[in-house]
Amino acid sequence: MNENNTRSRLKLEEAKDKVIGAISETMDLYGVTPAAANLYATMYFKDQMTLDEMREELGMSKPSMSTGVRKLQEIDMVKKTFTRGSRKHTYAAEKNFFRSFMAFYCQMWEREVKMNLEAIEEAQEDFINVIKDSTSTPDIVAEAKKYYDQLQESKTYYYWLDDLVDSIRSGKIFEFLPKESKE
Amino acid sequence: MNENNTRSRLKLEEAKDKVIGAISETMDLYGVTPAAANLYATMYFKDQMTLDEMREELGMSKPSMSTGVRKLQEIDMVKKTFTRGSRKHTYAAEKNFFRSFMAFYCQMWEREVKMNLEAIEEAQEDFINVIKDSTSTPDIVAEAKKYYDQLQESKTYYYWLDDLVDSIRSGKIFEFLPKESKE
DNA sequence: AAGTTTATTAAATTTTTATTTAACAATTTT
DNA sequence: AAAATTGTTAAATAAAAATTTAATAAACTT
Repeated sequence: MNENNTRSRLKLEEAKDKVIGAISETMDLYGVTPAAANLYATMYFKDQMTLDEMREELGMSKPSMSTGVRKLQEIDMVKKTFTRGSRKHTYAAEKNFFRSFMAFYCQMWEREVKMNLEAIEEAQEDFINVIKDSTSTPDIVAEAKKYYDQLQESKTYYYWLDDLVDSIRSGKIFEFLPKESKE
Repeated sequence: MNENNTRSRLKLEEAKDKVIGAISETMDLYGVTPAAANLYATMYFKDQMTLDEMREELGMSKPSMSTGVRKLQEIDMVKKTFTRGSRKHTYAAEKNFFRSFMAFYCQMWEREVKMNLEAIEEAQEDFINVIKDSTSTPDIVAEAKKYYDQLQESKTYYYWLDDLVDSIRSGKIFEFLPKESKE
């Protein structure tokens, strides 16, 4: 490898690092640790990696890679791959951002809808009981009604969010917003 | 206030707390601190609050409320309100979740699109230079081409995300996904 | 303008979270 | 089956973040 090769190689690595840095930085917002974010961004430019390769590339410990990979698997941004002939596990980054988007947000929103709707349903029942309770004073009844209505109104949002998840999961959203439009 | 009032009042507060707990818990995922999440959820059941009322209600320090409120204002989930006759500042929670959703995700996605597209454009230029560089070895050129194409492919996603933001900001998305559909 | 109330900033502390080292368990090859 | 390699769990350490106390600045009232 001559001196010029080295220069080109350096330029190449530098270019990759720009993208790795940007992905890494924006992934912080996705609730993953800096190590996991960095790991994903690094894997984005590799076909597949073993835990040892990750450790070497990032200069971090193996358990850190292990937990990072697991977290990334949980949000479907990394998949385990099968490589015959090697006893080391191999992993590959999901490189299709549409799929990452889908997996991450659908999972997150479904959790939000489920948790909040459950709490809302329970609370609304409680409010009804307070309203029906003949010993409740008028001002308490009025308050209960107010909150009941406020929650009822909010349910519209959660139903909508649930519809959004469905349309993303089914791919229907791309009929409305095509993948190719601007250039 | 008699004993029965107290019972109804307790039921009422209990019901509110169920919702406050759920909102609070799911908001952790939105990158706000537990204190800020709790604060928002508490404010959700109030018309408006002063910093001192917040401190009293949550049993936390005033600077904690101050920073919490500011963080919530940044993501448009709390607005400052004007209350004549009071020298204390008053704040109100955004109770329309559609608006919160819009403000939060659009802001987040726009930042992601901007940062990553900038890095990608720069990196692609670098890859082109490596490809055009006559001193680059064939395998380095091949690598540069591969990465260039991978990034080009990913731009489709960022353009789409940008379109999604536009359709949310403009309200066009509600033509495709109406606010009222299920019951 | 001085005094009082309120909000914010700064520094310090506490708490939480991430990461590492070390031990263990599981798997595979010989 | 034994030895060796790999991956994961547990405990300990290190780093980061949230929260509080204390101090400062700003705004309003008298």
